[in-house]
Amino acid sequence: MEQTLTISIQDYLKNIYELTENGESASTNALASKLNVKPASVTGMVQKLASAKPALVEYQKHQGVTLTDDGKKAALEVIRHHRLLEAWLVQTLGYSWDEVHAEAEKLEHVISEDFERRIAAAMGHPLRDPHGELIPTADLQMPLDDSTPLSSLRANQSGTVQYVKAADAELLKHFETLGLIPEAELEVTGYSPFDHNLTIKIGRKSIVLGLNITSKIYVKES
Amino acid sequence: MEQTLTISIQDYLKNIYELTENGESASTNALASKLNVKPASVTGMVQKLASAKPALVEYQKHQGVTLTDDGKKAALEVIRHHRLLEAWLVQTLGYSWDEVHAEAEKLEHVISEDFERRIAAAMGHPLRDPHGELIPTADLQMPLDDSTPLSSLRANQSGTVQYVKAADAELLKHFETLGLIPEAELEVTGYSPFDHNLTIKIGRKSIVLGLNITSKIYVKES
DNA sequence: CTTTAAATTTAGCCTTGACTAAATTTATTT
DNA sequence: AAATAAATTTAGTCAAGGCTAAATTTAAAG
Ligand SMILES: [Mn+2]
Ligand SMILES: [Mn+2]
Ligand SMILES: [Mn+2]
Ligand SMILES: [Mn+2]
Repeated sequence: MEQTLTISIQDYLKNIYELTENGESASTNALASKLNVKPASVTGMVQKLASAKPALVEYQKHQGVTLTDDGKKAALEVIRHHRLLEAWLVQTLGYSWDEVHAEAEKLEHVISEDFERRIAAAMGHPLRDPHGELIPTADLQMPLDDSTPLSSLRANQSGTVQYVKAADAELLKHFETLGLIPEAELEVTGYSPFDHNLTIKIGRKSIVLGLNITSKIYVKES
Repeated sequence: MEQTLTISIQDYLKNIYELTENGESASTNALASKLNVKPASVTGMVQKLASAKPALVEYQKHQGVTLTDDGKKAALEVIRHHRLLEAWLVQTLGYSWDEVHAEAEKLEHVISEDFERRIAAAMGHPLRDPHGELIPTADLQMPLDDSTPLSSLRANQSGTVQYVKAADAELLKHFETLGLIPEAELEVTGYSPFDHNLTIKIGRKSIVLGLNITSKIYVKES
């Protein structure tokens, strides 16, 4: 039942999961650019995943893909590996949060379930990875996310950073120098409707952030 | 220069290294059975490795293969990864020496050089893996091995176990129950020339071991 | 020196998962 | 509604790295 999926398939499923978290289906083009692969290749793979038994995705020509329950399970397994590994690399080998992603990206596909259990136990079953992202549980449920993008807050609203959604090392370093890390408290003091810039107060500083940033910072309003 | 070799190629090189440590060349059949692949597949791959630039193996039809300097470098890189990983898994995650091999076999191909450095440093640059096998140095030299197989000792010779050459979990567990682990001291008290059995005293026990075992235990005579 | 056996190589085929170029479908504009 | 643009799919290739079956080479025996 749990035959081992190829690394490519694992990556497709993980990326489909991420693109469909919002409820929409994942388009061929979006998947292609996320996977660094040509759209034609995506069509081919997606057709295969749809006709696999059991099917891993739901697919209608020109309508994009979504995950079946089996596909979602497989995706969450990879995501759990990835996030546990990130946490573990930071906690035991002193990686910084901008260095872990690439390493976890490769390890996620080859560790055993035993390895997964051991690092989870060694860290006391952490709930979040170094970026604050929720780690799927051992029985492959994604915990409820009670945060919203910072970009959805307006003047006088304040909150606590829950997680940052970014893999790029440079961007993560930038977030860090701004103090935009999990647990950070911030308050929105201004909003510019034309460019969607937000002015926020964080620590003793006041900074202006564009949508490119605010859409990647997830906060819990307080 | 250091293009990334495929996992298959890394495994071929590692296994060729192991088969040629004794100075002889590795035969197609031996390589095939070690890699769990058919002889025809080995021929194909070996031809490719020989005509790669730079060549990774030296190969003459029907004469078996040996590693070139480049091939040996690549093999030692994989072996260093493997053995450091085994040590790391035992020291930090509580794996037993019979569980580490399979995990290291997969991880060895995907960890970065940075990861390698970090675990080596975290362990204080260990010289041997959990089985006592020597770990190639960071600059990819294999340290000198001053041990001989237990099978080459005779009555009244004694020594200290340096390492055991085995990957099979059952065999390793058996070695452990016999006390045949690195650092163990033993003395040969008898030799049976017909079946090559050795009688050895280890701890307070006296046991008789067949060639299948004594050829896999490497000791330093004392 | 032949014959037989064992080892190795060759030839042809298969699966994965990419790619390019061409065809098609859907969406957007005029 | 027609034309253009954007997105997607189809068709045909390719490289890796396996496999089987057949051919060949080397080694062993009589
Ligand atoms: Mn990946
Ligand atoms: Mn993360
Ligand atoms: Mn391997
Ligand atoms: Mn070992």
